[in-house]
Parts: sequence; structure tokens; C-alpha cells
Amino acid sequence: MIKVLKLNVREKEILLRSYFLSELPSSTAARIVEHVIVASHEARDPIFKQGEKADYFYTVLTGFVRVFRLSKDGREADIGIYGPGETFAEGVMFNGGIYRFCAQSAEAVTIARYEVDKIKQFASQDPAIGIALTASLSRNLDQALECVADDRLHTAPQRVANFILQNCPENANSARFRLPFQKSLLAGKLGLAPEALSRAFSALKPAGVSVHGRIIEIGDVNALRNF
Amino acid sequence: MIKVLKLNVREKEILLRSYFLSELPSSTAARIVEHVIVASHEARDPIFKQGEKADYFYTVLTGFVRVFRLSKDGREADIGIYGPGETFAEGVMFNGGIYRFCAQSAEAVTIARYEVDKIKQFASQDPAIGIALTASLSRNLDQALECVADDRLHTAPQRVANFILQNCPENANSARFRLPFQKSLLAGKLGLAPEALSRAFSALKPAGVSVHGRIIEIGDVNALRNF
DNA sequence: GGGCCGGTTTGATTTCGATCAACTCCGGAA
DNA sequence: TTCCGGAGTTGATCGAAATCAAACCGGCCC
Repeated sequence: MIKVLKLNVREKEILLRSYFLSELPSSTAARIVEHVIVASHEARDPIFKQGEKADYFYTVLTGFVRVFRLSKDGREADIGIYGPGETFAEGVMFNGGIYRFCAQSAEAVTIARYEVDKIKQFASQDPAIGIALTASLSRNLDQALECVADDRLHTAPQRVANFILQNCPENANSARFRLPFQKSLLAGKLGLAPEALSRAFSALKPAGVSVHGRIIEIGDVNALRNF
Repeated sequence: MIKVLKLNVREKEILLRSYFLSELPSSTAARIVEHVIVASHEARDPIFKQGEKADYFYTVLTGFVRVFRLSKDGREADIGIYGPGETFAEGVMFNGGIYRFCAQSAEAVTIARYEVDKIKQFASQDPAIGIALTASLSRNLDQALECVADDRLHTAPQRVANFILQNCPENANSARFRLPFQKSLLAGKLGLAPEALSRAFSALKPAGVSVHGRIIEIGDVNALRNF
């Protein structure tokens, strides 16, 4: 079920802080925001499917979106999880107008949508907009390359340790945070089966990581770095 | 050993056909080309190292360049192999001015170099340039995501089969081509140990693939698609 | 020709994570 | 409260690819 909505103040804030719009002078960003279409989806709604005509790219406002490749035999491989303020599928601006992956809401989400044609038009008039797109793309490209490297270099526990460290408040040597989404989603993001994620958490127990539901506690952040 | 060179006619052609410059009107492209720095490297020369200050991005003119992440314990994971006409490290335009990966020549290469600051300046004046960068980034992003999906969904023989199919002339049902680089480089690109690549080729023999040195022959392209 | 060297292949073993299956845990609905 | 269902865990097994080791091959230099 999709509902088209009006952008509220908090959502507008999130949009303006995204990698795409935050690069722009506020007047320009404001002008673009006026053309944004906002929609909410229930959990597990398809947002787009690979092979479909691609007229939009997206920024998440609330919730998490899962982008994945669907293989011929029906298996799915996650390619990215995008949360509030993150932009996905901007690559579509130049990929022959076809989505090359599927996207679905991992939970109830609100997402903003940019019309490719309109943004192209804006970009052809204002250099700052193309540059802002470049910033967003650079970030997603880096994340993707990082992911390839991580997959190829590290074992499951190491990848989980990396993820934990990225989500740790930097200052203290012990920390605690709450997973922003289901463990099964995290498993997919890290390229693991849910069972493997579970076992990876167990393997990190000696390194001082304890898990209760979505709460993750790290006894010794430095120890974790060397795992 | 690095030598700085002048751009010859054929090299200029290659540059102009790259994803970056081919998006631009020829006068604009010509103007940018004037600021390009060309250099040749011997095999296995470092081009840049992760952590270094990033003042340039690159387009390959001849030969192949290997981009990889170096892990703490000294292992390397390939992230991309770039050949003539392909651009790499454009992400650096917006990543805090630090290379996040290493790049080295896989063999003797000639590469063109763009100064980030200059291109930023150009881009701020001409909307077409930011858009051209976007095109190049989109392509590299797509490739990276494709790579993640491929790694996660397919076995070694399947990935090799995919690679072969991508390099097959489309028309006929049987085909033959020559690997453009060493097998060990291909192995890295596919995230495999050289031994695993070798075994993957053997596994494809029943599917009509035969390998002699760098020559790959495919008996039945369609059969290979369903492997 | 002989010998060396790097790239590649082949063989044996090991490790990691997927898979399948059973079980636990928790939250919500009746 | 009990029941139910989905998420997560745990256990057992299997398979794919890394690793280690050795053999092979082709080109190049002497």
C-alpha cells in the first residue's frame, strides 16, 4: 500500500541534510524540494523492481530500504541498506533508464522521490546540482567498493566487528548502542545468512561483545579493532 | 619508473571516448584534454596508495590498472580492473581528498590524469561537466554493485562464465576471444585465488569452454548462459 | 640445446559459511 | 492466561573455495 503525502518539517530537515541536497545553497535545495514526491510504504512493499523503467531516484526519510539483486533462480543478494537521509538509485540518471536492482521497504518507511527528467533539467542549468549529484554518487560508490573489499578480505565475525565499530560512539572504550533494524536485515547487508550472523555474534563474545535483543554492548572497543 | 609524456592522436581518441568526456560537447572535451597529464608506468608500479592525499583522478589509455584494498595483515583484495578508456578514482572528488584504496599498473600502462581542483573549477562553471562526471560515476557504481551481487550469488564457475559471456561477440553461438590480461589478474577481479580460477575453467569444460593460454573458445554460448 | 623463472595447473587438506532442521524466545491476540 | 507466529539461536552436515605443496609448462637468456 502506497500513500502519497505532504512533506512535514522534520522530513524536510532530513532531506536537506542528505548528501545530495546538503551540497547545495539553501535556496537551490529549497527549489528542488518543492518538486519532491513523498510516499509511505508498508513493510516489504516493493519500491521498484529490476528491469522496470526508471523515472525516479530516492532519498529515505524514515525507516530502512533494502536494495537487492534477484537472481534467475529466485535468490536475493543485498546490495545496500539505506536509512534516513540516504539516497539510492541515483545511478539511474545515466543507466539507460532501467533499474538494475530491486528495492523494497524493510519496514514501514517514508521516502522522497526525485523525477529524473526534472533533475536532469535543473542540472543542465545550474552547475551546483550536477556537482551535488556527484557527491552523492561518490559516497555510494565508496560504500560499494568498501563492501567488495570487506567481503573479500574478512570473515563473518570480522565483518560484524567492523559494523559494530562503525556504529560505536568514538570517545569511550566501552560502548552500547541499539541496532536500527532487524538482525536478519543486518545479516543480508553483510552478505551472511541469519544463522551466520548469530554465530558471528557468539564468536565476538570473547572479544567483549554482548548482545541482548537489539542492544549491543562492547566492553573493549580497542580489543574489537584487532579481532 | 614514471615518464611524463605528450598525448598522441590515438590516445586522445581513447580519452574522448571515455564515459567522462564522451558526455561532453567536443569543444568542452577538447578544452579539458589540454589540462590532462599523461604518464607511463612500468609493470607493478604504484599509481597511488590508500591514505595518500588525492589530487588526481585517472583514465587509462593503454594497459590495465588494478585498484585494490590493502588489509592490515598485508593481504590485497581487488576492487576493480580498469582498461583503456575507463576512468577510476573519480570518487575522490568528494571523499575528503584521501585515496581510500591503492592503485597499481598491472602491466606497462599509459594513463591520463585530471587535477581534481581544476576539474572542480571547470565543473562549477559549466553544468555539462558535472553531469559528465555523474555519468562516469554512475557507471562505476553500477559495476561495483554488480560485483557485490555477483560475488554473493554465484559460485566461481558461474562468475567465470559470466565474465566470458560479457566478452563474447554476441552474434554467433560459438565464439573465441583472447583474454586481455593475465589469468591471475582475472582471478583477482573475480575475487578468486588463481587456483580457483584454474579449477573454474576446468569445471566449464563440460559446458563447451576450452582454454589455451589466453585464448578462450566457447562451443555453445547458450549452454553457458544456463550454467 | 640446457637451464631457469614466473605463471599456471593439479593434488590434498582445511576452513568457513550455507543449508536444513529442530528448538527457544518473545510479543500480540483471543 | 494460553496460544500462535515470527524472529533468532543452536546443532549437524555439506559444499565451495582458500591454503599449502608440488608438478608443469612456455618463454627467455646463456
